[in-house]
Amino acid sequence: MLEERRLDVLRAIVEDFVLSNEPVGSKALAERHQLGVSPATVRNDMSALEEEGYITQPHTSAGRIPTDKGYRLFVDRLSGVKPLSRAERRAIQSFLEGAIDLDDVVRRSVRLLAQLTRQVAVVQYPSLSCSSIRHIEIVTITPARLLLVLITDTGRVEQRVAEVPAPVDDLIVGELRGVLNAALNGRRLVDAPDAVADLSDAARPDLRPHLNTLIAVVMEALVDKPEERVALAGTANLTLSAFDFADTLRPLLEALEEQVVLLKLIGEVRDLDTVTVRIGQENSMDALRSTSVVATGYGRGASALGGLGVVGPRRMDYPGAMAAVRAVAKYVGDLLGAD
Amino acid sequence: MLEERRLDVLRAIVEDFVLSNEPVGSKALAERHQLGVSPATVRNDMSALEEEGYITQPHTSAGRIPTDKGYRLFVDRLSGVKPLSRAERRAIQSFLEGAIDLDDVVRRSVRLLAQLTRQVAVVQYPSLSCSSIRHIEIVTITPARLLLVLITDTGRVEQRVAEVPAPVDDLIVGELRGVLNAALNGRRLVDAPDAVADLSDAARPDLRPHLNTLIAVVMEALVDKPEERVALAGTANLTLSAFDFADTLRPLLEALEEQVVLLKLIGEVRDLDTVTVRIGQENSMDALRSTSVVATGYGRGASALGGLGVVGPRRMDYPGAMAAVRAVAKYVGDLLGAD
DNA sequence: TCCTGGCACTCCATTGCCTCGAGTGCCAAT
DNA sequence: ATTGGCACTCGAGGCAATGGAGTGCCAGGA
Repeated sequence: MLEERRLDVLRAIVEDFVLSNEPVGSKALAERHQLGVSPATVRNDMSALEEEGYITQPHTSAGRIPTDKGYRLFVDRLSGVKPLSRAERRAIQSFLEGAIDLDDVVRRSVRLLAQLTRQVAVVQYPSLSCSSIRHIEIVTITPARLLLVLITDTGRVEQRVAEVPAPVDDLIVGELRGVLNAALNGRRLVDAPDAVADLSDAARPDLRPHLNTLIAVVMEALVDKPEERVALAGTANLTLSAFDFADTLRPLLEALEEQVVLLKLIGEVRDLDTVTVRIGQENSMDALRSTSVVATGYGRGASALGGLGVVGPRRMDYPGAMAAVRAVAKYVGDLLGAD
Repeated sequence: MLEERRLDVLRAIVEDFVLSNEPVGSKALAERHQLGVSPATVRNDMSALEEEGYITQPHTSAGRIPTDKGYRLFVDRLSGVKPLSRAERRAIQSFLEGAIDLDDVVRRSVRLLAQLTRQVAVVQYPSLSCSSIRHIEIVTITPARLLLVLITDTGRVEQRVAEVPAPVDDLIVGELRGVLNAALNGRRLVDAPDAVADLSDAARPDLRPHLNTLIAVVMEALVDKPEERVALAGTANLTLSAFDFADTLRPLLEALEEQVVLLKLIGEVRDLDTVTVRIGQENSMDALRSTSVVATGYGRGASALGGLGVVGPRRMDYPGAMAAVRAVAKYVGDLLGAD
């Protein structure tokens, strides 16, 4: 009873504050939400909530705003995942199904997500380590310089230049291509090192030096530098939430331009089937301590191909954001998994 | 004499204003720059300059600030291109020479340019239409679905899925690959349509339907959708110049996220050997009317491979920006042209 | 035991007012 | 043509007064 209503009050505070961006007072609360009690009672509850650290007042004689802890409780226990409107579902579908290749899928998704949530959206390209090799192509640039092109089943293409120890003709190139493809086609990238480990020993002696070079290049491309990438969109939305600009916006923009930062972020929250919410101080990176992150993984089957999510002010429509993130992840996962 | 000093005054105003971001008055001007005349004289000159529209005052009893026309005159006649410091040259070189592939070159350049100028930097990927085809690869996904991979001499890779009319085996795929490569390798992309026009007529009858499909896909990839791309960096720098945020920053950020807008912008100013400066109202797009653009083309030989530049407040260090843009364009041009 | 109305108190935001000073324009003198 | 002097303008910043939203607390009622 008592507990029950207090939580109602907290929920009401969060919802109002998210909409208005202004500290919410007891009177307005009692009026706008049908709590069935008087402002004075609400005040008592608020007092208790503040005691427990769920809300705070910017200064005496102002209304209350939720703390990180308050948002956390709200997300965990007080809100579901707001279902998307029919129009939104349609938008997702029509927006994504025109995509022509991987790049296009990612770019469309990230813009879509930014639009749906009105936040900054982040979409990670499918991890190389989760993909399989579909084909390896070798192109001769000069007799001693070969271009290695690696095509994965998610549509990513990686390329590296390899300098082979001695000039090779097209015949040799063809054989090298054959050997590599025989060993690697269909393999998961994580398994690639094992697959090529003793490849060179088993090969024809005259191919070995070249093969060794190529294998080294492949390894470097795959293991040493996984070349993960992310796409970003909706930075303009940061100006919406009337951040205290100079102090917050700049470091945030800087952080968002760092691929490394984004990759770390996504890497921490790319569980499939779970939409992770990080609120304010819960974030591990300083630059994001004044923001919230709603993210999840996408992909088919057991392991995530990649992650995606949104970054915005703590004062965020969590149910809406979670719904959008989940929906987009599902579509993207289907699209890239099926391909 | 008279004319001469007036221009000195204008130059001094621009330089001071760029540094301080505050309207500059006659007294400070006469003191800081050795004009050898009294503030009163400077006032007369300023009055004349204002009459002619080169400077203006935000309100009575404030100092003067340059107008677009004033900046224009400054750029055209009053300033050279500030030479880069030794450290800056070194930075460019060491920053760019570690690049491993095209993507990396572009991403490094754009960040470099943003860092050097402390503005928003834009770098266009080499235009497909200016590149040549180095190799075409066909990979079987299923017997009736082929993946076409197109590799250009600038290192760009384009891919498309093609559905052929009937299942094909590896032998056929090999022949198709041979025919396409024979016809297209080494061709400029703009010449590709001519090169493949009657290709199918000359081919073996059983290959024709497949070939037709593939050619259609190639054409679509190259002509119909040139798939131009740009990279962006340094948006955080926008917060430096103390724009009046809410009104200016948001539409600007939105515009900068639009590939289309950026492509249009770069397309207009990608002359080789000329650093183009667009000041405020001179820009053709509304969102950029309150900014200045300094840009140029890069590439080797006659025609530009692409363009790059910076976007910033009108109150910009033009000589510095022009120098940085020119230098980076040169390096990028060499890197991509030589490859 | 819990809820409610009343009341005194706090403190921010707004407004109006004032002063200060940087900067201008003009004019007479050199 | 240049200069020094002078009156004028107008925004920025400081200060006090006001209003109002919101709180905390308490005594009375279900």
